[in-house]
Amino acid sequence: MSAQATPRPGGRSARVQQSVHQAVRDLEAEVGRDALTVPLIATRAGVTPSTVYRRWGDLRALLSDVAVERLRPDAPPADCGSLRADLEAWTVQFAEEMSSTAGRTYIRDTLLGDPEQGNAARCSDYAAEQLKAIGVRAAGRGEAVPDVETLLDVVVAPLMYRILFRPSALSEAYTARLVAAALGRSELSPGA
Amino acid sequence: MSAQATPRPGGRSARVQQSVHQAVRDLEAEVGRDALTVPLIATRAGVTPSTVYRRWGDLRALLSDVAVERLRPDAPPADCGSLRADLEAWTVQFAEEMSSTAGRTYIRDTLLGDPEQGNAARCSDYAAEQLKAIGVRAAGRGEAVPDVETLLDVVVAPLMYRILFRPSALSEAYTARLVAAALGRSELSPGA
DNA sequence: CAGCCTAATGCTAAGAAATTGCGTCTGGCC
DNA sequence: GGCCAGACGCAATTTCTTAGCATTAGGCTG
Repeated sequence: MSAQATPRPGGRSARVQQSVHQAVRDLEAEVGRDALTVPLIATRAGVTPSTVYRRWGDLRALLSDVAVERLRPDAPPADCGSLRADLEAWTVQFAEEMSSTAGRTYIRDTLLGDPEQGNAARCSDYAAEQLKAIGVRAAGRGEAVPDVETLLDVVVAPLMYRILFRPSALSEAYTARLVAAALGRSELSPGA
Repeated sequence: MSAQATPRPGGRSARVQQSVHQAVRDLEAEVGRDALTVPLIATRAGVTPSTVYRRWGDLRALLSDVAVERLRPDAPPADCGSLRADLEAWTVQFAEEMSSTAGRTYIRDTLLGDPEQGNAARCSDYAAEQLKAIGVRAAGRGEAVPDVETLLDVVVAPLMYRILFRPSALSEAYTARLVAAALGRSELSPGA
């Protein structure tokens, strides 16, 4: 249903998908997310509503696909010279992006309209890839590197939990504390 | 909008709310959650659809209210004789309930249709209250007790993150490992 | 390169749901 | 016992959703 592959990469299907996604992004900025409807998006994209319903099923699934695209990192994590500095920089940026109004909306849209959790898993994979890149770079410097699973448990999960369930419990110093906790027990690997 | 207090506890408003909530629960079991619509629920509850729209705004907000009620613990945490045993028992039960298909649906419904995050915060408060009760009991035994904030970060958050974003990454041994990690660093208190 | 064949899209209409305005009634409060 | 604010029922309008059918695009084979 969601995140479907494009069977014909260069064909009309791909153009329709791109056009519809772009229409969602445009209209999100123009009329606001809550005013989005399938007929509105379809008209803007130059397709008929039935096409959208057939391809995505419903509005939630379409928004989930668009949202997860927006959560994709657009650049590799910055190189600040050390594992700790890289992790702190990445965590601060991650927390800022995800806790913003737009970020929270994208996360919730991703989680919703996605019964198979495919988009949610992609969202987590993005973070894992970034952390993995930071780890590889630190290992190249000869530093001891915590497991990606550990970082997801100790840094990403608490951040996400607070963003989704306790929006008032986020502070600036908190992210640094999470990174410190992760580095302090880098030898522990809860694993899967 | 959601989780509104009942202005007239014994009056018609209270009866309508109870009736609508019950209709949601009944129909969820009968026709499935995805088949729920406001007119369907309203008819079953013996009210008109406009009443539901006025009280809850839309279907998502109504489902959010019902879902958070279902996530409320129905009993204090079991007393297994020690902090570690209590925590392990509670964590296992929590993980089982939340990772089930129904549990995940309730969580997602709670997060949705709730722009102010009030219901999501209540959901987190439920877990915090349970953990607090376990801690108070353990303190009564003279045991050293980890901070509730620490438990939320180290135990609850990783579980929730995996349930929502990485449903394949949950295992039985994992919950025990989380509890062990929490007890191993009970002196650390990341706090808020 | 020409023709076929699958699959995706456009179109239309019917059915269902969402939204709003207005009148009525309940129930708390003087 | 009467007043008043809030909540509800009713009904009409608008919008969304879904299904059937015709058409077209584009890949594929010969």
